[in-house]
Amino acid sequence: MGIMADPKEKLSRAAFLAQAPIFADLSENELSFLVNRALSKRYRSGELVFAEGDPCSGMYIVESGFVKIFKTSASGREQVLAIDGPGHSVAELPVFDGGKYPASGVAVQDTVLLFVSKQDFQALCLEHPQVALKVLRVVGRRLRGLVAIIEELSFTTVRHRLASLLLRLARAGRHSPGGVEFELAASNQEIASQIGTVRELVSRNLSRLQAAGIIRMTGRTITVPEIGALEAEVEAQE
Amino acid sequence: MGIMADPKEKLSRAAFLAQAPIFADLSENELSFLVNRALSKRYRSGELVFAEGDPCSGMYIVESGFVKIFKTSASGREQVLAIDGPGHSVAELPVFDGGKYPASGVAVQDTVLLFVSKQDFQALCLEHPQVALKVLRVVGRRLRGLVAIIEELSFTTVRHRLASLLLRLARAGRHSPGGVEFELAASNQEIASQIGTVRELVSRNLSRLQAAGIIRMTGRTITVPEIGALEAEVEAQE
DNA sequence: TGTGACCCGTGACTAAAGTCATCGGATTCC
DNA sequence: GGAATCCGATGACTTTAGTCACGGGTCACA
Repeated sequence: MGIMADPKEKLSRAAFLAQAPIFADLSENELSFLVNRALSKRYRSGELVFAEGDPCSGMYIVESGFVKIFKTSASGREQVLAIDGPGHSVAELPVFDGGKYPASGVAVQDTVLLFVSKQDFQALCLEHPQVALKVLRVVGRRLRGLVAIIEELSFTTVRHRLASLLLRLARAGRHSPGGVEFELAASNQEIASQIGTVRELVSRNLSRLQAAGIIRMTGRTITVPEIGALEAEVEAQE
Repeated sequence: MGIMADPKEKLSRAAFLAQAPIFADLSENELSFLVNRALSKRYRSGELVFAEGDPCSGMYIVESGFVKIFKTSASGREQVLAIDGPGHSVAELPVFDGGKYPASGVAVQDTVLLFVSKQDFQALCLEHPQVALKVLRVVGRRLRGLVAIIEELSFTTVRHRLASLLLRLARAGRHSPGGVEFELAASNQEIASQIGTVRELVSRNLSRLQAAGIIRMTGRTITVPEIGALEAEVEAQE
């Protein structure tokens, strides 16, 4: 997806925006208002999009790729807050309360983002109140996500959180003779920062789950012979 | 604050709403639109306002008293997400995304809440886009609060979280010959659910902080001889 | 004045989380 | 073909968190 000719690019972008949850069912000219102002920006895998504490200049919409939102501790530990893919908006909130970014954002793959400035976005919301309601809906989901993280951190063990992550991955996995199967795309380090722990504990708990017969690992391929067993593991006192 | 005569009550309520962050600088008739539709409801201390999982019928604004928003685990542990006082809105978000309440709300003292139904509030936002932006600003603060909780849970120890809570209380405390002084209004149980642990650990860590000379306890009165020491304790690797 | 209902504090213990160090396999880059 | 690098696994250990059981204080109410 290189740099395309202008008119063609605009057309495809309008079509893209039209299906982003935050801009769904905007009219033609509302969309073109946006397209004319949005800046497309490419990021390489691992590149920082914004850093915690930066003043917030606008919001982003993921066109392709993924953005990981995370906090870093003084000792270097990371805690992932969200990973947003195509169609999702990123950093909608700091746009409105005028504060700094509360966390950092980094591209997880090669990623293309549309940037909408604070001013343009606020203007859009004022002119089209429907957009503001959409934003609120999207933000609602984000808030639920954060509450879910708090719940897991406060109430459950590393093992439980890992099982829960595996279950989510398994549900998106492929069926095979031995059961449901999927690749662990992320490193243990990465997984650790998603579930709020350190890489060693991810490794150990993967082994424990394997020893318990709940999963099987061959390299980075995980097989879940019986989803029911994994579900039970997750369900067990949470 | 009993049940007042209608006109007088409406007047004072309009004045009250006018200074709530979420409704600041609405016009006269926008306010009266609200006042005519808002329902005032009283809750005794400890009374449930809404429960996690309930379908969301509207939002609340705290007129007096406090509402605690919290999650409960299967094993009975609680995790406090927020405590909202006069002027604050409660449950703004589920109004927009149509989902259930993600957590429960309970009155912490005798409390008066104004209830605004989902329909009325959405209508207000559509007619007065400024209100929607205000809501977004308020929601932004809420999000920052949740992120801060995640950060503390993921990166810090019980001792640190307790020290951090004490520091916040101390800053609102009174000066006295022996240093800054304040009452621990909440029980250890209550404190535990605010910082994500159990009552025994609160008790033990209070003792530890006292042993370290950072605080002094006489009954439920805490004296901080030197705020600097408490700040240092909080600052120490977070 | 007894008797619950709470709440605090603590000792003794178990379990979970985290740290440190080490080994080995895989990949990449001269 | 090394050398460097990255990543995973794991043993040994320390620290922190959490559980259980109990004793003792306060308060309110019969």
